[in-house]
Amino acid sequence: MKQGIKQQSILLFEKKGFSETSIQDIVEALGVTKGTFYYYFTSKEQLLMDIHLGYIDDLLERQQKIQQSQLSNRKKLEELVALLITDIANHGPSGKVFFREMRHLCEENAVEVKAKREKFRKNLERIISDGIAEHEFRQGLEPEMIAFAILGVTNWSYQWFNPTGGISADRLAGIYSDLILNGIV
Amino acid sequence: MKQGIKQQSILLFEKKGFSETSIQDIVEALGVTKGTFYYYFTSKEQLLMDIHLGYIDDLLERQQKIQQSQLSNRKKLEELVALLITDIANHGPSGKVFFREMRHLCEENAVEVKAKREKFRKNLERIISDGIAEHEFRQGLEPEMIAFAILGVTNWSYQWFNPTGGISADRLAGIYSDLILNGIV
DNA sequence: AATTTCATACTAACTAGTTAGTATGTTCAG
DNA sequence: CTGAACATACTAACTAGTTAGTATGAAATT
Repeated sequence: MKQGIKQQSILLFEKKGFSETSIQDIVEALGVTKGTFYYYFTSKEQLLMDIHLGYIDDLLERQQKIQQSQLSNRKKLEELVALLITDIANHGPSGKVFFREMRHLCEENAVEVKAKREKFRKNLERIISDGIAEHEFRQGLEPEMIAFAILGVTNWSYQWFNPTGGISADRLAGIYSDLILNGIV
Repeated sequence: MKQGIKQQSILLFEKKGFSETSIQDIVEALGVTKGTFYYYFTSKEQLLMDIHLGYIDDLLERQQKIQQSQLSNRKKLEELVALLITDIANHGPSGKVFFREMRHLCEENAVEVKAKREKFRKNLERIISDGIAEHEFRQGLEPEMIAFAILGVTNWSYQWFNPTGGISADRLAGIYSDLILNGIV
């Protein structure tokens, strides 16, 4: 039942937003009562934290596998872009909640999640700066700004990309990797 | 007073979110009462719509000026990126509200705003496809996907870019234009 | 085998507080 | 003296969270 509440909440939070979804809404969708909710979660915010950690911890773990591989920095970057894009197909609603509802976490939890987000970003930045040092990428780039740009491209996809639509996740990842590596000129 | 309410609302919506900001909060920050608010606005949602239109209409207008110029497509693209990035410095709070709180618009208003957002995106797409046709950009690109990518890079900046921080809006715009045009390899 | 004990997984009813919106009244400039 | 620009006081609906209690089944004891 705990997983059921969590899954249902993700769907409702995605559709209506965190504040606009009452605990009543969640439990009614499952045919249980509020007591059930508070049997498994101590607060609405703890549930949100649970969703956040489930998302970012999984991403960090998969990022680490790429980082520890023996691939070139260029290939690592491509893999990372593919990881982020294909994740939309697999955990789209989770991701949307993650990107939109962080402000509803309490200070303490927000700090923890922010730290993990930054860790992910710094790991990406590392691939860029390593790639520059090893002459896989151009000299003179600003790794931090490039990392932000890449995250912008991929994370923004959550706003519009529909994996069941005209283009597949793999193909989109390819297009994005090509753009980041080669530009449009 | 109407403008004052709007400006104050933007600041509060940015900091706390739309649902978390009560009309009481808004009027108290201005030292007036709820009667004043409902004299100028018929509902909280209408105020949000007002903020949305103020933002997107301004952007569309400035985009049109770029589009109607005699610049090359490459230069138009650079100007557009600069427009979006420098806008953060000038209308940051407005933009954040625009990107985050659209789901609180009623169906009818959401459709109107969405149409204008798409118009902006289609205009950008047009620059890309014109540039390809005129051999300023590479052949074989997917203009729609490139447009989404560019919007991702620029719009994501709202999440992290602090214009008073270590890097200026102009410089960031330059870095982004360079990345989009030339890639990192 | 029968019975007591105890934990799990809930429910129904409640509290205490907040919210958007409204109805009506007041002030004051032209 | 009229209407624009407010203020006051209110309501109906909704909210997160609490509490006391219960059905069920499994384990322990007799």
